[in-house]
Amino acid sequence: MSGRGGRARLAGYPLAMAARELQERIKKLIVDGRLPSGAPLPTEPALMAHLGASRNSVREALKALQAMGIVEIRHGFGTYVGAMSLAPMVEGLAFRTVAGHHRGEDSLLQLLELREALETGLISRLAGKLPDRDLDELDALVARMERQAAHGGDGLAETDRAFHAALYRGLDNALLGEVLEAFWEAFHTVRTDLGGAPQDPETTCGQHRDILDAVRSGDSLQAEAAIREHFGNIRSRLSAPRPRSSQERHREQEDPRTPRRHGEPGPQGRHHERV
Amino acid sequence: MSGRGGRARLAGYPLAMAARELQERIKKLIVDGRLPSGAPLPTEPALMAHLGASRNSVREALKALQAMGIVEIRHGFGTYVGAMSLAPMVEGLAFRTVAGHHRGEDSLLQLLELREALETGLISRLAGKLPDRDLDELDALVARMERQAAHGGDGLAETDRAFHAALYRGLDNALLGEVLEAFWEAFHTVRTDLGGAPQDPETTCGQHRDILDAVRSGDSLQAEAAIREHFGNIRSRLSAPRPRSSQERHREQEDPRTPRRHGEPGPQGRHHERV
DNA sequence: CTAGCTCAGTTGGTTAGAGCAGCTGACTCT
DNA sequence: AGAGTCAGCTGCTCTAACCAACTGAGCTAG
Repeated sequence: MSGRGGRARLAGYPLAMAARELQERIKKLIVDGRLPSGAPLPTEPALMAHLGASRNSVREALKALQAMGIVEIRHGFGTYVGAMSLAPMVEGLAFRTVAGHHRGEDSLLQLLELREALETGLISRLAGKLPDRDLDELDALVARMERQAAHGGDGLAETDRAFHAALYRGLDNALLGEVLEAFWEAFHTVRTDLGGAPQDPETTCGQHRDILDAVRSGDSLQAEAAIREHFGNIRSRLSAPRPRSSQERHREQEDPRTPRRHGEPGPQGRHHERV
Repeated sequence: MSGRGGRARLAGYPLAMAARELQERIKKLIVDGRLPSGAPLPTEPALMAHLGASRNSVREALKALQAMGIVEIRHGFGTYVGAMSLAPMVEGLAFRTVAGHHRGEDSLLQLLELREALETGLISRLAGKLPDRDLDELDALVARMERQAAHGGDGLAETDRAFHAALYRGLDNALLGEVLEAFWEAFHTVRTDLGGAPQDPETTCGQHRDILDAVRSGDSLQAEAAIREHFGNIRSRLSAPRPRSSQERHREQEDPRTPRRHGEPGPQGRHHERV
């Protein structure tokens, strides 16, 4: 008589306490309490009592919230309000892009175009409006980049990211900066995972300097052109080493929106199950 | 002697089988199998056998993947590769914005600025390049919008969203379209949740028509101006009913990165726990 | 013979209790 | 006083049962 699965509850709650609802209630806890990032959440037993759900359900809800970055869990320490960074978005985007790429889509190129659209749209409103302090920082970053390029290219990617991050800091919009960095990171992650050809360090350095010069001079058209040139460079290196022809996409479809049930494997069905 | 917690495993696997690793392995299953959206995944028992983990752990991993949109779970039916839509991003972004707003940040305004930056950056490359078919569709949408505005405004938001979606369809980049829609939805969700003043239907319709006219005429500068005007309108309605001054942000910090442990409540600690 | 219903069997959802593992702070021994 | 130990929190994993949603085969009524 161990796990009997009965429902001794506080009465008054619907018995079908969907997991979805648990998530919402925990989120409500955070919003209503105006809890800032890092604030402690109730322990699992406390949440069980408060939400009237079992340990397992509470944990599944927390796991989902953790995956969304809303909650942070530390083993042996406690549960806390998450940093709400866009890291989960990066992960989701990266996976989506990798999966799409492996299925023959040009998902990585689309991601690059997304970045290009955003940055070209933003650079014009920066031209000539950056304080000297930021310009000096960008100068230093380009210098470091050139130094790293000469010495084998170690840490070049990190400097590249720092450059783009510093560039758009002047917009005074934290969300904007985070989204840009998220897209950068997703792109970078996927490209390295896929073993794509890295950029030519020298060319890249030059383009970064061009961007900086244009922004400093205040010529917004030239700045936009410089950004576009930079992305064009990356794009060319991206589309070059692609073996599969672009016509061979969209295979293995077979009415994907009405999937068959388990136990009735389709053409490609359940061939993992046993492995 | 019911739950003994022993570890009868296939031997060869590390015993510390972190939940994180389970997620990675399931993701690998999808990528390596080149499974398209909607393809069936192994059942929970099958995953238990394949991954050598308990039902509970498998389910927690699946829950996390579900939260990221990588996996779709249907009660009584099976588990499938998710649509990889950006819906989870919408949810995360919306929550982040709501939470920020309740803490006194201008997060909603930042979200609006993000949309504005993206759309202004994109509209110029659309001007004069949309096929007649798309222009006709946009015409129809504006007409419907005007009709809805006259009849109380039911369904106006949906038409608004359709307009923006149709506008950027010509870019031939599915990701871009989805991101734009995701931002639109996050913004709309938060604004309605927060009970912000809705826009004036008449003005909004006029602005949409201005945008369409500018795009049709091919005048990219005018198109950009029209978009900016549109967002300016929304922005003004947003910042109007805000009681708190913008200087009073960044309170209640108190070193949020080294949170105290449970049982030692800080200034605002664990006041949910008992409720 | 067909339309509809019922029921067995599949799938995921939830609960329960026990033991495992990481971390901290107080207590104890040197 | 300093260092090691241990009790006690915390979250993590496992097992085992039952609950609920859904499908499809088979039966029944028309």
